[in-house]
Amino acid sequence: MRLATWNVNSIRARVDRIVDFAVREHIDVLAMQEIKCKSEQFPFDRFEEAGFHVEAYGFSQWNGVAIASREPLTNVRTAFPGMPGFEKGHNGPDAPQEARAIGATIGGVEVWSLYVPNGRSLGDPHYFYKLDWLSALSQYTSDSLAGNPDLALALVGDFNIAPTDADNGDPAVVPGFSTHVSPPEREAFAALEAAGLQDVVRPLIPTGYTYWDYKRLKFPRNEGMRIDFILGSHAVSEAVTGATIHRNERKGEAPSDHVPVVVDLDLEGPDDDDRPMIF
DNA sequence: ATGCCTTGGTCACCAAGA
Repeated sequence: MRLATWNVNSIRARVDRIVDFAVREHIDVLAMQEIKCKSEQFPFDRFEEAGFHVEAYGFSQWNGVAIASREPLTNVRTAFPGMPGFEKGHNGPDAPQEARAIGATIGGVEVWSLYVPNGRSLGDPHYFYKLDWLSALSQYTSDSLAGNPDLALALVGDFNIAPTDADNGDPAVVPGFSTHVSPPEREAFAALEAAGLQDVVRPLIPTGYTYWDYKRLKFPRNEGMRIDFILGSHAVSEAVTGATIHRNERKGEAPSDHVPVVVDLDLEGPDDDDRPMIF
């Protein structure tokens, strides 16, 4: 299985290049974030013509997530248990949930396309919402893996955290003043790893960014950030055979400000047992 | 430590992104 994640920054503004990429790169599962449309506005036809099933979840011009897959998606969910909401500057258990998570089981893998809240600024209600949201995600991860340690679980998407200083190449993002690099955010990312997940791209691609701001020639200057990740449980991480960060997708006409991150998985399954042994 | 881009909605600006 070739699994990809991409914050597309509006699916309708660039559906051509996204479908072209998925076909050209033989993507089996494409998790998308920031589709920026309602579910019913998603260009399903374009993906279906190219041989994909799609589940999309959005209800305004903000946020929105989707998964396109060559194989059918089962057990589709539009929030993980305990996922907090946010509304008009306050968070809490009473606030409505946003369209930031969609999960499905595909080829034996539980895949979640996640758009972690931005945080806006240190101390903003949105910042505490971000930390609460990540805490609930860690809890869901540890609960799931406690129930089934062999579960193939992949949390992929835009985590809006640069886990190390080397992941922040943007001088406008200043430790002590900016979100994405604060200790509590980095601790929230570490908590996901402590819950049983591994960044499966990092061992193969130790450095490099996945996002460059549109403003001020950030891409030509290579002042980007690594904030998009593929986190996998043990069953996923041991199946990884390759990874690519498609930096070229930041070039050309009307790019997203993020690029796709891709892993190849050689998963154990019933098909393997049925396959004849040939030497 | 921000104005700069880019998108979408609503009606010439504004919110939001990170």
